[in-house]
Amino acid sequence: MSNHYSDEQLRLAARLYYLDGLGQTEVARFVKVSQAKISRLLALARERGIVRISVAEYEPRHESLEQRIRREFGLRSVAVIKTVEGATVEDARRTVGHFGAPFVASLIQPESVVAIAGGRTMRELVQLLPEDKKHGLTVVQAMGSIDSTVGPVDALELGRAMARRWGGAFYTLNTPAFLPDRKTRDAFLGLEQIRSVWQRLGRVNVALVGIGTLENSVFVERGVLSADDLSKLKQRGAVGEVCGRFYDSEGRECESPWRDRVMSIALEQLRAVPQVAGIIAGTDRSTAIAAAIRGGLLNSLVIDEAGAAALLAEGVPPARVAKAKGKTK
Amino acid sequence: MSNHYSDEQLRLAARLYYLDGLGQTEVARFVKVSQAKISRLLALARERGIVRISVAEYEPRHESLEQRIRREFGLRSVAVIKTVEGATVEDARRTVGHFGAPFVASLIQPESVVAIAGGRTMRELVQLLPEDKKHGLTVVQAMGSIDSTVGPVDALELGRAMARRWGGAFYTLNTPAFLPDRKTRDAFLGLEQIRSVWQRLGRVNVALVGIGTLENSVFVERGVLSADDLSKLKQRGAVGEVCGRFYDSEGRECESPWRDRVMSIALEQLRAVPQVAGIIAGTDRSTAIAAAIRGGLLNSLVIDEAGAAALLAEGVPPARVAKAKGKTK
DNA sequence: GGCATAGATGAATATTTATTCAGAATACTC
DNA sequence: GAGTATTCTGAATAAATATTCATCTATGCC
Repeated sequence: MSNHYSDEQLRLAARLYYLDGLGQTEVARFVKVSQAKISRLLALARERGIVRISVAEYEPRHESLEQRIRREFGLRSVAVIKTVEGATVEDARRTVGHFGAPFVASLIQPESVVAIAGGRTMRELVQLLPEDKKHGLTVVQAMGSIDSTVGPVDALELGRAMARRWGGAFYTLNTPAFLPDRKTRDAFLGLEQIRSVWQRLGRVNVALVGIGTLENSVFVERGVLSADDLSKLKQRGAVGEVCGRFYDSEGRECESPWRDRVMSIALEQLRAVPQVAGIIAGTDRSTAIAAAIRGGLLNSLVIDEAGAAALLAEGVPPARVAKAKGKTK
Repeated sequence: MSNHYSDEQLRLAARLYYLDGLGQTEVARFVKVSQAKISRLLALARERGIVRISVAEYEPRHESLEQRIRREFGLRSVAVIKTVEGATVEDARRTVGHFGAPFVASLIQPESVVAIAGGRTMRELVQLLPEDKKHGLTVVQAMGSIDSTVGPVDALELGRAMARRWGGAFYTLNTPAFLPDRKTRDAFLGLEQIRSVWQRLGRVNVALVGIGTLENSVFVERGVLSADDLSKLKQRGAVGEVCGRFYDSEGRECESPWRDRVMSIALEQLRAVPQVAGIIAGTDRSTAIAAAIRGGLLNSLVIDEAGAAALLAEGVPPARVAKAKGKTK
């Protein structure tokens, strides 16, 4: 970055532009340089703090909803992100990502070991994580790759991005998320390289996960789970999914052949993680979220306003509340 | 001005734009309105003070030069306006106008009676006078119109502009600046309407004038003064001009037929004005300025840096300094 | 000195922002 | 409740700003 320009010159240009309301072309005539240079001078002036722009605080989070959810569901911490009138799920994802990022960043201390899953909201969020380095950070991929085309919403990609942004080490599972059968899965797990990463998932401080539903499954969408598989899972009581693992209304993993084909953090591992944050957008997941909380799979939540309202409307049977509370306290 | 938008919405848009660095189009997608509306929202947010832009102080005046000139020439107040490297006279005029305006405004109290002359630098300055109303202000045209085409640099136009800006009354002389002969001039002065305004010039608190030279005369340029007239004036010792009146190196009005044909504030009237500020740009007027000061025609100065330096280089004979000082103290 | 390297610069241009305009929505009057 | 005026809105467009690119300039380095 240049250091050739005098502060005097910068102050003059900045004053004429920001205070006196001249256009850059006028300022350029005034200072006898090109408009292009004025544009650069002004950028530098902002950078150097010669120009300060302050904006009245905007509170992106809905604190009263947060408090209600935290209490009623006995969660550790909750961020409810305000959304604008008439927002689509798409919009909600972007908003949750944007304003959820600082919150998530605050959950992660230096020296943390972070497990990260994939998902569209997660992607928006990871993109916007603040830049400051976290010393001694470790990022572990919480789930294999869904298919061979690694998309920008896969855990692999997001973990890499997070590690790069915060200057940490990234451990990749290097395996598909779903294997043909249990035997193959175990063979993979037998590989030193893969097992060591998987075991690392048992020593994680913070996990960032999404919550899936049966109705709107990314696995069906991407063709790794058939409609038939899905209906079988439903029969076994599945109401939600986290990291490719389906659970029932109590948050217990459903028995099914599917269960043994998944390569991702186990639900018991997840329960042992002190900080598990669900990064969620949309109103169609309330049942799945509530069940995950009940099962101790989740103790923090980042969610959009509408999703939060839906979750509260869903409600929790009083008995369960006590249980969940016991779990997290 | 509209009042329909919520502060919440404004803060959100402002934050996304100014703090988070999104473009207006991106903010528009976020907030689900058109980019046009974001542009309007942001303008409103700035207006309402939701967005505050502050710029490190730029000091447009050259204080050490000001002090030296004030002392050496015994002036009441001086503003030396900094100019950029390689500025033309044109540039200097604009700069003096821009940064001289607040200084000149500060010279003028409510209830003032201000006499104003024409000139290009004066024009730049008047354009940029701050907007606040001055109670009970009176503006008087200090000099008739140079020719029948009233240009934007004529006293008539500038006086009108000043009065409008500050909400004061404007008195126009309603006469040409130069009449064919003394008799005609006296006939004009005999008219009640004109005489009353001219007499008002004797009760002025503040006068704003330019200083002309013989070499670079706007009157020759506009064809009301012939080269012949000019050389006659030179023979009589003329070194400068103020409001169409030529004076010698002691600031005394030169005897010549020309003298009796001018319709403008008289030099005696000018000497009686407590605050006479010369609004000047350029380096070619030092002799004329120094003479005017010597003759008590000027006791304040607004000038560009180069002009100020030239004036100091010109110097003042010590004896004269004492005289000038006596005059203004 | 010659040569290389790293800015710095402004013209041209791409991109972004502000304004205009015409239609839609809302409030206001009778 | 119809008519009228006012405000609000986004699409199109005008205007302003940022970026690219080729050229120039200064400075180090042998």
